[in-house]
Amino acid sequence: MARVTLQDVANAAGVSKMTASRALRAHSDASDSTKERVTKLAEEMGYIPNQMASMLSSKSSPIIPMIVPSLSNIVFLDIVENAQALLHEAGYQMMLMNTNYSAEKEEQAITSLLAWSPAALLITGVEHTDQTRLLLNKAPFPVIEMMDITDNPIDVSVGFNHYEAGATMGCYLLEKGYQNIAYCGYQLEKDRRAHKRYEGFRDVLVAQGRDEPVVVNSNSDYGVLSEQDLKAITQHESRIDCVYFSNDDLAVSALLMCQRLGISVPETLAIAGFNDIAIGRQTTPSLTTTQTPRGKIGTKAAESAISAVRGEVIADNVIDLGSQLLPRESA
Amino acid sequence: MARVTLQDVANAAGVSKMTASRALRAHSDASDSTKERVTKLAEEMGYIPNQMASMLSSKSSPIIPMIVPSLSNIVFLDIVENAQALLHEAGYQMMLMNTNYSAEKEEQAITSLLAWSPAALLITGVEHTDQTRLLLNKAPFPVIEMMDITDNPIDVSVGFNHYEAGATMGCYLLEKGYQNIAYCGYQLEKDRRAHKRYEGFRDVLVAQGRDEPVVVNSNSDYGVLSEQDLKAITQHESRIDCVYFSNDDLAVSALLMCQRLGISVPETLAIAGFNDIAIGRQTTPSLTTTQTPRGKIGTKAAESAISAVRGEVIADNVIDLGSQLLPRESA
DNA sequence: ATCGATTCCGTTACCGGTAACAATATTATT
DNA sequence: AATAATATTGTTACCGGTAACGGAATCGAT
Repeated sequence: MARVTLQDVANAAGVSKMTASRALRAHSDASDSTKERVTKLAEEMGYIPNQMASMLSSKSSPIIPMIVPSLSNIVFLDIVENAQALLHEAGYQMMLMNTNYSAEKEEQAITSLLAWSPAALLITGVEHTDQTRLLLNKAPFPVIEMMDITDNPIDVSVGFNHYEAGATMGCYLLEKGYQNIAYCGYQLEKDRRAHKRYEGFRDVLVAQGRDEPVVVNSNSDYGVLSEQDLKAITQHESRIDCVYFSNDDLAVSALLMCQRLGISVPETLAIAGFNDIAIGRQTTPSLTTTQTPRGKIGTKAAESAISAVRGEVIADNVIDLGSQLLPRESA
Repeated sequence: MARVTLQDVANAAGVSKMTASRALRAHSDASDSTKERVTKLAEEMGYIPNQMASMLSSKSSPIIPMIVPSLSNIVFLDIVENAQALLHEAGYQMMLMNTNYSAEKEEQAITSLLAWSPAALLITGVEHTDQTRLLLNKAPFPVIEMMDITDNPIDVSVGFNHYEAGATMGCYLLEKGYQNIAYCGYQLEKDRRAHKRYEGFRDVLVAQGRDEPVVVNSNSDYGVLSEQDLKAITQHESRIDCVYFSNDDLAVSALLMCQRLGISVPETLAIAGFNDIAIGRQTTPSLTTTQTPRGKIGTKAAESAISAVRGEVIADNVIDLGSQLLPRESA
């Protein structure tokens, strides 16, 4: 039982293939009566258009891939979810690709992606290998860079300033009077944005005459601090009294571990995180962190992509959605 | 600057389009020398095959969509991540669709999906609308149902028995001596699997002569319990001394809220969850929960899909990966 | 009634690959 | 050397839609 094709529907309706095509796409030329008749018939016959044929012929596809560095991280989920909803509504189909924070995989993803003639591309971050940048610059579709911002986006970048976010937290923690603030993250060598936050943070400390902060790079699974990591902090010779974590998952994990080990937070060790995930609001003490506009990034990115595909002029190609320090109890 | 096509490469190599096609696909016929020459040229010329043309012509696509009911939930992430990795490695492209626990959206997703001639389909759950079931049964590709199991899968189901998981937890909590155990979930009317767990749980209680448990359906955002919800539990006339939550996010949220409100867990109120998310191991008290094989479900589902696509005979079309009660401190 | 503008529909050609079969080159066999 | 068998390449047709253009029908205005 071969699939019902457009020709079948056209035959049944007594019109040409082309007319049927126009009718189904609600094309302007095609009388209302024909539209109605063909549409009804198509439904009755169980006609399912063939995307491949359509794409091949029209030389355009409704595919918008999204490249994220991680899926373990709720942060990206929020972006995915919000972007997905909008894209789908506008008739686009998202294709999710995961790079695991590997530049090489990013390049691979983009290469394989080109075969799909995507309508646009949503990609995380603004730093790419030269080869990747080359590919993207000459790509025949709009490229939206998410999460971070840069003065020199490929097409559009939607995010916020990580250096600034790190610096703001640095100022806050200094102001609170902590003497020796460490930075702790996960895959810091790969996560460029976490590194930028570190830089902002560090520069503020150094500007105030402090030493460069101790950096602890957690090597456990994503989002879980190992006891070893915590020990590295609490037993550090420089007597650390505050830790700025590169994300809330780690921070919450640290907070809970301190609780269990009887280390009082923030008295003995103050803790600050980044992202403002839901659970951080519920811990005791609640988590001092930076709220990031990730849901909005997803939405804005999708909107930008859609309007760029439609050829609308992009007024602003650097969309800074800002971030906000949320002082709470843990620091 | 039009895209380089297969014909261009063929011309450059002095062979026919067909030979070039064969060479690039590492087809058995095509001499080694030709393969090498064509491949090299293709690379030099920046040839990118056109998926649409390829799919249209070969009447097959490397697309494997995955339908999940939610993306806010880490649980599905684990599945997505694991499945994604495997599928990608095998040369397939995952397309993620989110139904927000709506049967209607599921149906829509499937309909729109058919236009892509997918190679296989990974779908969450074993319950579908009649229309959906009809579509899937006559679909010309293998359908893998995930998370839950059923005696009567469309093609293959990979998951575990939720009724049993609920019952097991019920037994455990009874054994621990709790007198009045409530059930608390999120979107219980839509989440069939959470409901099945409830049924297993309830049946055990009732079989032991208890009343049907109090059910609290949280109406806050996913994963966060509202104070109202907790009040509904603690101030319930029937003096609830234990709550079985439909997932760990809620359970952890409840646990932290209790901590803040000075309600001692498990003495005053015992708490049990479901899924075994990382944070539940770190709270004090640590969370009693049920470990679910979600990563493995993703892997197995992908494996099943791949082998089914390859036409391999499926030995077992109901893959029960089980679940395991993890007694910890909170109950 | 005539004419131009509009509306609607059909014809033709193609998108860029691949399947199926035919043809040719190469090698092995007697 | 002749022939069969095998390896390699080419030819043709087609996948199922859509763009572009042209023609016929309808309509209002002069």
